[in-house]
Order: sequence, then structure tokens, then C-alpha cells
Amino acid sequence: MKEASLSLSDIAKAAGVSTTTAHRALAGKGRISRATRRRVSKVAERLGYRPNLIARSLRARRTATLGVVVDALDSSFYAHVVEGIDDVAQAQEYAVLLACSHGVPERERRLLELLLAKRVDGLIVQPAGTTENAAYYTALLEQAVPVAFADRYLPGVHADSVCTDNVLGGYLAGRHLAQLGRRAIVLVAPSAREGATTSLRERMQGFARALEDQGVPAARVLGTDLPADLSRQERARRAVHAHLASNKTADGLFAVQDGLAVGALQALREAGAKVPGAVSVVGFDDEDLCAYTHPPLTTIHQPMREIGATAARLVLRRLQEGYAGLPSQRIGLEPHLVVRQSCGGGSDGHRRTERDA
Amino acid sequence: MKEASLSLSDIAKAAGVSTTTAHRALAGKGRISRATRRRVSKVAERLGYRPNLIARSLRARRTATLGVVVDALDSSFYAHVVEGIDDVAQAQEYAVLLACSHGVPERERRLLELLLAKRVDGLIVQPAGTTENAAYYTALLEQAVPVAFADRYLPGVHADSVCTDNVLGGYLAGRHLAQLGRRAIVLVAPSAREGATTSLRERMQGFARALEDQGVPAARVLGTDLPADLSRQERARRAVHAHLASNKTADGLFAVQDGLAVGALQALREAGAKVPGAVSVVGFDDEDLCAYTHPPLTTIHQPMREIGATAARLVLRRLQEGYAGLPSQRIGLEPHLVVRQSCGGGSDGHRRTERDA
DNA sequence: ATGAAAGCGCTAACAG
DNA sequence: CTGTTAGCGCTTTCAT
Repeated sequence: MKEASLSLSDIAKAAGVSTTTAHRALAGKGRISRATRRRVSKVAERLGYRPNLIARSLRARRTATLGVVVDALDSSFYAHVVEGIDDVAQAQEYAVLLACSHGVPERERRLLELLLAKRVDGLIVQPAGTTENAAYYTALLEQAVPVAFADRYLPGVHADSVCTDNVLGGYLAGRHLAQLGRRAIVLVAPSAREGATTSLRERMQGFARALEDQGVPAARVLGTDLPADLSRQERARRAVHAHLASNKTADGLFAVQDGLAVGALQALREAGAKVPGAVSVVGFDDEDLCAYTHPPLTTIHQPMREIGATAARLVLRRLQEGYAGLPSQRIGLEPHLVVRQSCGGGSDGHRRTERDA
Repeated sequence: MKEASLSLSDIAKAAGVSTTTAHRALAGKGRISRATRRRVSKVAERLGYRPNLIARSLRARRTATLGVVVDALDSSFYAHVVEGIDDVAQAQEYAVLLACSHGVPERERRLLELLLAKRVDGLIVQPAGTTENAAYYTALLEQAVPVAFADRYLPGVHADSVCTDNVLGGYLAGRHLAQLGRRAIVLVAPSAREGATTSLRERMQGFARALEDQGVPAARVLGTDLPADLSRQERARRAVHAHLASNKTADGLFAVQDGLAVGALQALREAGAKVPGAVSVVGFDDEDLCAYTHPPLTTIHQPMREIGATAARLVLRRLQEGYAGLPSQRIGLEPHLVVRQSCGGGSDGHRRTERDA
């Protein structure tokens, strides 16, 4: 068993030079003779020298590490976003410190403090809550910590952010239902906590505007009275059942998250309402499971990987170009409609996007 | 804008004490008067002092960080595993450095070297390949680096590992098909690369043994001749089509990964073979999408979160109890059969496990 | 109860 | 081309 890891000075000693020389040899810069360089390199290799990046970070005051805090990984949505981040980070030789906040603002703050104490160079976060941490983030920005929000943002906090253009996404959903001739349209509301986020609010706004533009009556909102702790699926299932039970009708339904759409589909099936014959259903996110629901779910696709990659690039840009001059930017990536079979019209099972249409 | 972050000595200065005293005040140990302690704490708080964990790590020779390398996050499987790791890590005040190897052994090694250079205290990895990195891992273990494999292991490498009991999982699948009266059973092979992993080999072994125990003819293996770069779904789809086209029959099918099962289901549907009427299909993993396939997929459930959590605990145990004495252990977590509707027999759509059955 | 000093491993400024 | 020295921020002797 080899002993504790070797330091530069061990290598230097073994090669019979000073640590500075050893450093220059391995870093490959500064004046150094070919010969010494090769000799030192060889010794380092032979001994299995592994530079101590902690020491380097202390000295350099940078860690080449990005901190990432997300709600959770259990929906394919954020897993893809993190992959996008990882891609960009690896390409630029950055590492990623990851933690899940489980949507709890206070926990998020605790995690951010930990990452910051570990001196990450920048932060990418899917912010939980709405106003709880706003002042905290503003303070971070004043300290010139590079922060990029992903998927959601906090109004009034001037950090960079990358989201899907949720207003547009909602609009596409609404227009699609309207153009299919649907007139009695309902919308399944998310939980109060999730519904307070910018992304979900914007989806609903865009949706409402589309109906208005198309001269369709505003959508009735379902499920606002349900308990907070239900799963998305169960929440939607109950909301739709309640609606149907009170003898109300619907020929179009928009769920602002795919998870809700799944529950709605289930309720509709249980109630004997044909989808898409009697009711057209549109979801939002385009999670992996959408291709497998009954019937396959027409939904609004978010470019998940791209969200992560763009957020990472935003942070790295600030790191590389210097923080000061750059104004914060809010980037909205373009969503598109994926037509499957839950709305009628797109009956062949092939995925079709707005562009093809 | 506040200036660059404060050090302990800044706090000390502001409080009119030595850095040693400031340290004792904040660390809350060593002899210190109540008064000084409170005073220093107050100053630190007021100034927004954030300890530099990099410096602490350099000094302490530990980082309170776990390194995690996985194939990818894009199937729900590994996303759940990472969540399990994160849970345990957070509970013990550890952070997680995450990177994706995309199944490439050499990239995996490069990432591990990076994490090690960053001086993570331990490693959790889903090892890519079979023998490519075996010597590398053995060397790491000799250097007393705590390594735990998750989901798969490398034969001959004596690291801790946590996997589903894949032999048992395969066995459950085989027995289920046999007990349903299926006799012409086929097995969809994974790609050569994935098929070389311990987990997939063991699934196939367990499956074969079950058929044998039940007196059912050995399964014909489909798709071994397909190109390497197909998606799982497409691979299975083609394999099944080819089988059917050559006028062979099958009344039972086992796919060693859910992704393959999805493609098989698709091919069967395209060919007009009723599932589960004419053919029973069993998958493996119990990914999120299984509940949504046509028909919902009966599959072998792996305790994903638990795999991650257990691997994390294994590494932490070595960290806390000291490395030396502990022999490596291979942990096999119990899988179970989840009966949905792709096999017949479980027709109510409710999820039923072996235990309930 | 408090402080001075050294050192973790690296890098850069400054000689020579 | 090479070496000496100092210091990143923290913790830990070892005094006082």
C-alpha cells in the first residue's frame, strides 16, 4: 500500500530540483530546459504524482467548480438539465458540485452557503419559492457572486436566468386547442406552491392570451381547492373527477405540467370520456414518459439539456469576462408543440412539431 | 458592492483578538470566555463571514466531499440513485461532486483523476466497461482510496459494491413467465457493450436458471447481430421484428432493460401480436415510464434510491471507521416483481409485488 | 483565557 | 535557466 499522496516537493526532491522548478516543469511554462522538464515529468509519472487542486485553489482563489442546486432529480426534466450543465462544465474543465433542495427555500439557502464556503466559482440554481430568498440573492449579486437561475427566476432579482419561453409555450398550447375547435376548455391548476413560480404563472398567462386571441371563452381553472400534499398525478385526477361529477363539461384540457396531464388522462379514462374523441389534452414539459401515456400525450417541449448548457455558459462567461460590466440577462429558449395523440388531429403517432406543421 | 470575502483574521482584527481566539470562538471549542465568544460571533455575523472551506480542507486533509461518476442521468434509474447518494451525503454534511462518464472507460478514468486531484474523500462509481479499468481501480484501492461501485461491479476488483441482486431479479422474471404457462420464450439481448456488464449477465443467468428449474426450454436470444449504435428501443424493435419475420413464434419475452421492453412492445403491436394475450412481456428496472407503456409493463423493480444511499453509507463508513480493517463487501439489494398488464394474470392495473402475490 | 508561530501544497514575485 | 521566499486561510501545537 502506497503512502499518503505525494506533494510537489516530494517530486522535486526525487528529481533533485527545487519545488519551483518542479512546478515549472509540470505546469509547462516559465523558462526551463527541455532536459529538466522531461526528467521531472518522468519522476512525477513514475511516482504517480497527483497535484493537489485544493492547494492550488486556495492559492489561486478559484476552484474551477460550479455549484448546482435543483429541486430534485426524480423527474426526467431536471436530470436532463443537469446533464446539459455537466457537458459544458466538462468541456471547460470545470467540476460540478450538486445538491437537491427539495423545493425548500431555507434548505436551498443552506446548501448555497455550503457551496459558497467551498468557494465554487459560480452558481446555477433552480430557485425554490418566490420571495423567500429574494433578498438573499440580491445580496449575493452585490458580492459579485455569479449566479444563473435555470427553469425559473425570481422577479426583482437581477441575476442571469435561462428558462423556456413559458408564455410562448402556454400560448402554443392554447392556440392548438382552439384551432382544434375546442371551446369548453379547462385548465388543471398546480399546487399553490408550484403555481407561484414564474414558469407556471407564465404558462397560464400565455395560455389565457391564446384563448382570447382565438375568441375562445376563458378556461375554467380546476383543482385550486385541493390539499397541498398530493402528488401531481393525484391532484389532477381529483380535480378532473370533481369537475365531471358536478356535471360540467369540457372538450379541451391544458395541464401546466405533464405529471398533471397524466392524472387528468387517468380521470378521463375512469369517467369514460374519450381522449381525444371527446376531450383534447395538452401537457407541458415533454418528459420521457409522454410517449407512453394512454394515449401518447401532446405536449409542449422544453429544451432541457439546452437550458442547463446555456445556464452554465452564462456563468462561465461572467467568470471569464469579468463580472462587472455585464448587465444581467433573461434568456427565453424556444419551446415547441409536440403533437402526439391526446388531442386528435395528429393520429399517426409520429412526433410532429410546430415547424413541420 | 462588498469586497472580496473576509478571512478569519479580518474578523479577528475587527473584534480585537487574535485569529486563534477568533477561531476558537467560532469553532466553539477550546478555552474561551463566554464574553469573547459572543463578541466574536456577533462581529462575524455582522460582517457576513463565510469560512473558507478550501483552506480548512487543505489543512485538515479532508474535504467532506464525495465524488460520484455515473454513465448518464437521462434514464430515471441513475437520477434516482444520485438522489439517494445526495440524501445520505447531506445528512452527514458531505457535498457531492458529480460527473457523467457516458459509459466511456477512459473518460471515467479522467474524471476520477480530476475528482481525486480535488481530494474527494471517497468515490462512488457506476463503472463503465469490464476490464479496461480493473488495474486502475486495484491501484486506487492499494492507495486506500475508499471506492464503492454502484449498480455494477468489476469482477476481480475488491471494492465495496451495491447492486440489485440481479440473479434473483432474472430468476423472478423467468419464473413468472414459466408459471404463466409460457413455453416458447425469447430474450432480447442488450448491446454487446452493455451486455458485458455484471448486472446484465447476472440477469440473464438468473433467468436461464429459472426456466431450467421450471422445466421450460431455454430462451432463444434475439438481436445479438444488430449494429452497436442503436437505441435500446430500436434495437429491441428490430430484433423482435426479425424474429417474427422468420416465422418463428414466441409466447413469452424477457427484456433485460425496460428500454428494450418498450421497443419489443412496439414491434409486437406493429406485428399485430396481442400483449398479453398472445405474448407475455417482462422488463427490468422499473423505470418511471413503465406505468405508461402499452400495456403497462410488468417488470423487475430495483430499489434505485436505496442503491445510492447504501453506496454512500459504505463509503462514509470507511471514512469514519478507518480504512484498514474492513474487508470489501458486495451487497445485493432485493428486487421484486411488479405485476402490471403486459403478462396477463394481473389485469386490474394495480401494482402488485411478489410479496402480495 | 489568549496569542504567536508553523505548516497543509501550491504558485508567483523576485532574485541570481 | 534555476532557486528562495512569501502567502492563500485555516487549525494546531506550544507558550504565556
